[in-house]
Amino acid sequence: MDGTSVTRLAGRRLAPQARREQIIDAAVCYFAEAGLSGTTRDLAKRAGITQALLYQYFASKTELLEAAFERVYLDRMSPTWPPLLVDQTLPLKVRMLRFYREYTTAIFTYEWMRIFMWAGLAGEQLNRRYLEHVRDVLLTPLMHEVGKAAHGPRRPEMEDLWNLHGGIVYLGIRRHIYHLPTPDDVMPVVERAIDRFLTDFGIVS
Amino acid sequence: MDGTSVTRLAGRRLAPQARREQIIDAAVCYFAEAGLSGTTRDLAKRAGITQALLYQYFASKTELLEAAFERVYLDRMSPTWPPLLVDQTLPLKVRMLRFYREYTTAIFTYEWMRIFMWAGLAGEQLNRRYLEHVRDVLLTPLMHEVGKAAHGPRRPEMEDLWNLHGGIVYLGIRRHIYHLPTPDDVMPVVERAIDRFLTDFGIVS
DNA sequence: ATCGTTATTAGTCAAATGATCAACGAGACG
DNA sequence: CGTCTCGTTGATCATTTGACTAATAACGAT
Repeated sequence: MDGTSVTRLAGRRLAPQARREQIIDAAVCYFAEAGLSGTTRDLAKRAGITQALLYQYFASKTELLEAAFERVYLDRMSPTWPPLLVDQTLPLKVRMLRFYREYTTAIFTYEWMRIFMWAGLAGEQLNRRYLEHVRDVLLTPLMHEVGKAAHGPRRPEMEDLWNLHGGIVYLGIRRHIYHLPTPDDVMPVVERAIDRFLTDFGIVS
Repeated sequence: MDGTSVTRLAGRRLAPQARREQIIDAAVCYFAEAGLSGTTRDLAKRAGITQALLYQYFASKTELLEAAFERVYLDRMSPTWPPLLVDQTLPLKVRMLRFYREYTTAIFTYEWMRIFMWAGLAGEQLNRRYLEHVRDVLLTPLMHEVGKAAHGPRRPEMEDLWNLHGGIVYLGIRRHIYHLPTPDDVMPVVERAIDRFLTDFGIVS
């Protein structure tokens, strides 16, 4: 159960910055499992430190949670994705495949999936902002790209993009939240979903 | 905020069965919002009764939660769906459209969506069993129906069905968990998703 | 090795929370 | 109107939980 790193870091006197990092790591792991209403005592126990020490580094549980959020959310949205999606030198399907490979790799983790869902249920505004960002910076440009490449009268609407996106994200939900078996490699499923999507708008792959 | 029925039922002496029903209703509503770690005191306050009264009808908070689960899960899975999906007298698209209209009507509620997700995160086995039921009784037969109707070499796999299903369910997640705007009527989106799905397997609609 | 700094801990407090119980009072019945 | 039944309540207990503080001890500097 205890990671070796935890065992090594526990008890020992540590440089403040290192200790702070260790606490945040443990918090991410713990709150992902127990939810945002998890207790500071259980978190401390898992981190191999005393509960009081948490308050040496964070003024309140809320502040600790925010640090955990930042750790989980940060760098999970690559700045290379928007330019990739509109890169006219690559076929649209290749762009989408490459994007969703990186995207699922980034977010299909136990920690991200569960903390994101806990936070969503708790009404955290961070989630809304994150998804609005996904919509504005990723899905909307992608919709325009699909529209440009489309042969025939039909043009994709925003909801069609959400449908594609949701079908893919649901894989992570099944795996990390419902603990149901899912393919080890999601890309074949994702590729077929993208194929269906593009084919339907008259885009040959 | 307070429903009139709550106001009328509060305080007054009530028949045990009626009171029990009222408590379960309030519990479903409350736990959907606050999560399974919501407090009995807040629940009692919302129900307009005292916290002690809860324990007149339920031996423990766990028992109360189970009653709320039962209320939410029960009758949300219609026995007419399995026969509908294999009804050879109807075109496959009509069956799927009719099924997903009823299915989304049944589960796209604030209470169901959120309690289901809270329970999933909390590790409740009920969710796994529910989704395994969905897989075995709805999606697997549907996969065979699509396979039978498919023209061309490609046959749908289980993951293709999950992808379709997930894309649709994600609408409810966006609406009730992330509180993002969604279409009032989901059926147009659902129909386009089903069209994409069937078209890709060579099934004309 | 000794000292001084400070990371760390044991102990504690107040509020919150699940659970219990004696006492109250609304409603049915004669 | 009087009385009995039982649904309901206020008070209370034991435990949990976020937060605080004084005492301890680990590590670097000399």
